[in-house]
Amino acid sequence: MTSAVGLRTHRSGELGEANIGDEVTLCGWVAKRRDHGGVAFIDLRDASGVVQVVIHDEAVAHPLRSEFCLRVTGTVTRRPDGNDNPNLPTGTIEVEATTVEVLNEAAPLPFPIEEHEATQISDEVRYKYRYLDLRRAESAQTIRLRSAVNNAARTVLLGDGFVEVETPTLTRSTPEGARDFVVPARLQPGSWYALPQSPQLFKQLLMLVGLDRYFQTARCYRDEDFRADRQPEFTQLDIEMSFVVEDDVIALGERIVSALWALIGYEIPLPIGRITYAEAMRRYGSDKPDLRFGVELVDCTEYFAGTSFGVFQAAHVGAVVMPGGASQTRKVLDGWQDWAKARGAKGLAYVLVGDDGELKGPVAKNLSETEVAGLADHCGAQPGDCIFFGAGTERSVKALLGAARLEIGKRCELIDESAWAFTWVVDAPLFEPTSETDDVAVGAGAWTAVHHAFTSPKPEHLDTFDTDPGSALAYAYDIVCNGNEIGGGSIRIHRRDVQERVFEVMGLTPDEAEEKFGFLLEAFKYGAPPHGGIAFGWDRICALLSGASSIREVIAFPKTGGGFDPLTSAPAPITDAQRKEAGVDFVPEPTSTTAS
RNA sequence: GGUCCCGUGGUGCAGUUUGGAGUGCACGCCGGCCUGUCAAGCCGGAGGUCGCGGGUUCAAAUCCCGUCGGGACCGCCA
Repeated sequence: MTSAVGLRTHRSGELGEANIGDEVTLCGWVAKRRDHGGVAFIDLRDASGVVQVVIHDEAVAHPLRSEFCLRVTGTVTRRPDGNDNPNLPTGTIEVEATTVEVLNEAAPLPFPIEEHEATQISDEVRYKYRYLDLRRAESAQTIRLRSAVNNAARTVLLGDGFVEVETPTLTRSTPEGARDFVVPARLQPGSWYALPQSPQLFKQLLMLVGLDRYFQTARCYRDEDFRADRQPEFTQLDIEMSFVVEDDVIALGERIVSALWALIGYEIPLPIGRITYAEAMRRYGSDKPDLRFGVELVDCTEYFAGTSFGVFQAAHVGAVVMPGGASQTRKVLDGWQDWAKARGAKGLAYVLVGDDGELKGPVAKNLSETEVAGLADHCGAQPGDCIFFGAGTERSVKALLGAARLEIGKRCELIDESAWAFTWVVDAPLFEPTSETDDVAVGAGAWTAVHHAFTSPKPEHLDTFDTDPGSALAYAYDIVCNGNEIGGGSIRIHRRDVQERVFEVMGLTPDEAEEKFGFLLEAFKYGAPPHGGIAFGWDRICALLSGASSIREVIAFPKTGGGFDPLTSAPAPITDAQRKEAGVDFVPEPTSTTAS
């Protein structure tokens, strides 16, 4: 790899003892200046690393400041005895400067770039000056890793004959899913483009094209509230294949994921295990279980079937055991109640198992003798443990206890932070009731797709999914890593009649379906092949690989929680002229009132 | 839409519980000294409307209300 071009002959970090005696010209930034008055040392940083430059002319060295951009010519020399710096890859050599050219001065920095300790600069400041933040080796490394991640996936896919296709980012608003970002259409006032939430429909059309295998690093947009792992715009590695079954897509997914984790020196044991959605929910209370630790949920519905304790007279009662939890103070146990309330639960019932096996706590007093006698055994609790209970609908209990399980994992330090636990979650339900909450159901019999409307039912449910939507399973698969969903996909519906029946279950009339997906239904008329695919959450994967706590760290110019770009101050008002031209304020004729 | 935490010179913090003069620490910045440092060292200096608004009080960084910004979470995210 040649790195010597243009204004320089070498790059700082690539110099070594082999260069001793060479005259070199380097370009870079002043990472540190140590001026002894007579001799001064400059740590010169460029993309490749840092090398120490020695300047003996005080008049030259004195004006230099942090982050000045320099061009330095000098001779590479062995450092004097005893002056090696073992912390620096170039620590045995230095460059004796003969000329130092200041290419550009730098203003005093808004925050320290070169830090000696891990003092955390606030995200707000770092992202406002992201171009300075990314000068820091640690920050820059995540961006470089992301490039390597792209390259590794691309290598796998191109080697398999995949075709990379760019799909539109100005497209049509489609129902279902998240809120769209919309863009006014100047030439058709009152009409709007939508930014894609995913290239889903286009990639299916590409299968109709006969491309056979497609991929794209696709930017996606969803106008929902943000989180540490959610940005308004994000990236998916989007993949679709023709004439495949579930196992083919899963096999490809495993090869990609293996190639990615190989970048950080981890070999994923293949094949990655599979767990059904039902089993994941039953054992872990989650469709994206963190398998780095045990602690499984226990079903107590039968156990408390005849209980006289009102709280446990519920459709579903579950439990999860906190190892050693019996020693928690009353204050900590009260904290769990607040924790549960923050999640919309009434509280978190608990029973403490004493060292002598005796059950303690307010709940224990309400249980019958027989209930008390077998409870620890039923839940698998040992003396000294704490058993947490949830009671209510199965869905709410699983959600609460699943979250409690994760919290237990954290508090009891059961999670091996260096571990990687992958699993496929398969056989998710095809539909779920539109309103499966503890509230009164809104429209009875209304179903919505768990994945999306184009997911095929499993072959064995193809005939019955519309007569028995509740038990139909989807031909879908999610890949989960350490409790994070890092990818998901499905075998799609390729038959128009099946697609129409799915729309019907979802309550979409033929007219509505025609209006919203007419182009897709039309396309399905012309020999649509069986196909399926997967999309990986690229930001999340990069964050996992780089150990970042937020996907913001792996995005070059991220936004804050409010969707605000601290660097450009977007979004921002536009001028009246722009408003007029864009047709933003166009008021449609009141022809129909179908707003909903 | 909801819950919780945070906001103090350029940066990171302490000070807030129990009101008493903008008090302190580390880094950075400016000036000076210094020929082997690498978190260089030593001496001196500058820099603040304690996010903003209102209230309570003789007195508010501190207590109360509101608001803005940031962060975490719930709802939401096919």
